[in-house]
Amino acid sequence: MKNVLDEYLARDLMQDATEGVSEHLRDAPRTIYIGFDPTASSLHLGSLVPIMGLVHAQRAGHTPIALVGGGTGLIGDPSGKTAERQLLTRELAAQNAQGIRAQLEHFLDFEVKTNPARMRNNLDWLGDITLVDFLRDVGKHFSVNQMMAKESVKRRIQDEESGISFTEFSYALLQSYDFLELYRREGCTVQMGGSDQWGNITTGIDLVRRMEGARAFGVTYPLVTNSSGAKFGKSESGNVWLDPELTSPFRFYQYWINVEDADAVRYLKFFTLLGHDEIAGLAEAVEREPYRRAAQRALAEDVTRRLHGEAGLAAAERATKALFSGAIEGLSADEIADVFADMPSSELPLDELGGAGKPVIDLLVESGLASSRGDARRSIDGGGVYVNNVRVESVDVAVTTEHMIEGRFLLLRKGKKSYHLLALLA
RNA sequence: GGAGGGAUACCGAAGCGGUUAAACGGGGCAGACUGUAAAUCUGCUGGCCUUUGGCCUACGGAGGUUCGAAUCCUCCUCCCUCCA
Repeated sequence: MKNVLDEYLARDLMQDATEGVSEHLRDAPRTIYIGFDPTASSLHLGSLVPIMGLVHAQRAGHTPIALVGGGTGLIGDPSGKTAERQLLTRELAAQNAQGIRAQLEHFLDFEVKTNPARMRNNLDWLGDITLVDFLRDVGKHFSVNQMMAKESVKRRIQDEESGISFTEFSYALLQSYDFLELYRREGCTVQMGGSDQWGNITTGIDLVRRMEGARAFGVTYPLVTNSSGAKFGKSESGNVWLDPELTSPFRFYQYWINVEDADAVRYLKFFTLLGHDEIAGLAEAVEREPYRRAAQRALAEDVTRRLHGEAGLAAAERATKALFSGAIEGLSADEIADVFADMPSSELPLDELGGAGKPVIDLLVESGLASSRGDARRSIDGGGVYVNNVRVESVDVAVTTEHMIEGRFLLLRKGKKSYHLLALLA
């Protein structure tokens, strides 16, 4: 069978791996798990690397398990955190787990006969175990001395200010126990995760060995950053989420289209299933004719399609085309309504446009495109404000019903990318 | 416990009695260039207004001196360094 590790290596998706993983994964179909934290109702782009890790594993014939930390989410992982985490309620964690499952279904095949993806919630075992049993059976195998030596714990212990609670300190035990349970219940022998999970993963491997005398393995992915060192997955408007309610397909698509040249090829390897030749071709295209943005387009198209489907992709592309390459003048009000379904918008009572109309300044402030009237003035003075894609020349300009597209819409724009659609309320 | 140093706008950092809504750098926003990229250049970057001007709020907090204070004095809070 195809060795999934080779795929990871070719895509720069591997940071670290324990001894013998390569043989282990090459010799037979295995069961592999990755944990997802249900701290939010949706996963965001940061989770895309692990997700793709599972996707490649499944394609190589292994069985992927997505473990939602309904139980551990109640505790909070101290790895990479500088302060104590907010605890989730049971209900919230369960609800979030539900949302996450729906998103994973876009990437993993839960239906195939041979190696369907599985979804597990560690609340199923963590929820029932008693404290005494846990301390006796599991806790016994952990050395506090070793736990305190872990980087993530050490940092928090040295920080007099924040410190670390016993709850978070115990996190590694729970995650290790997850691995043990998955080994017992599902025959899972490999845990993967972000590079910050390395410590937790190796601890789990130890536990499986001690309690079951079995050999388990771990693989970690690199932390994705962009070329300017900033964290990946953040746009001007905050986190990019996988949930279309939180980040519309249009915004999602735009995030990828706007990726810097320097990152585009790396991201193609990380986040698409495009073949190596194809990616090499796109890399060359970036070199030769960067203005075509071929890599960015391929990236945006592939990722958006996988997550939001053909319809989502089509909508995103339509809106993109209308906004960036074309003139909205040619569009009918219906088309505009459709294209801008994703855009920030608000309603405007008809009578506000009576008489001399309504000053553009007011519209900018009310729509949130400007933070204050002074800000709105400055933007107009600087030539950065447009009504229906026509630059506003003076701060005195007022909008009347004359400006409305088919009497229904008004398109406000600030700069290149900030739009706001005003729908007229009769 | 003792001796000093500091706290300024989103961040860093000047200013040390008046022309200071506060130099400079970063960040942010916009414009030009371009490819919805990067780099570069330019403008803007407390609020409101009837905008070559006016008013209000603002240099850790509270008082005071002064015609006038971020700038001087007193007390308080918090940070840092050194000595015990």
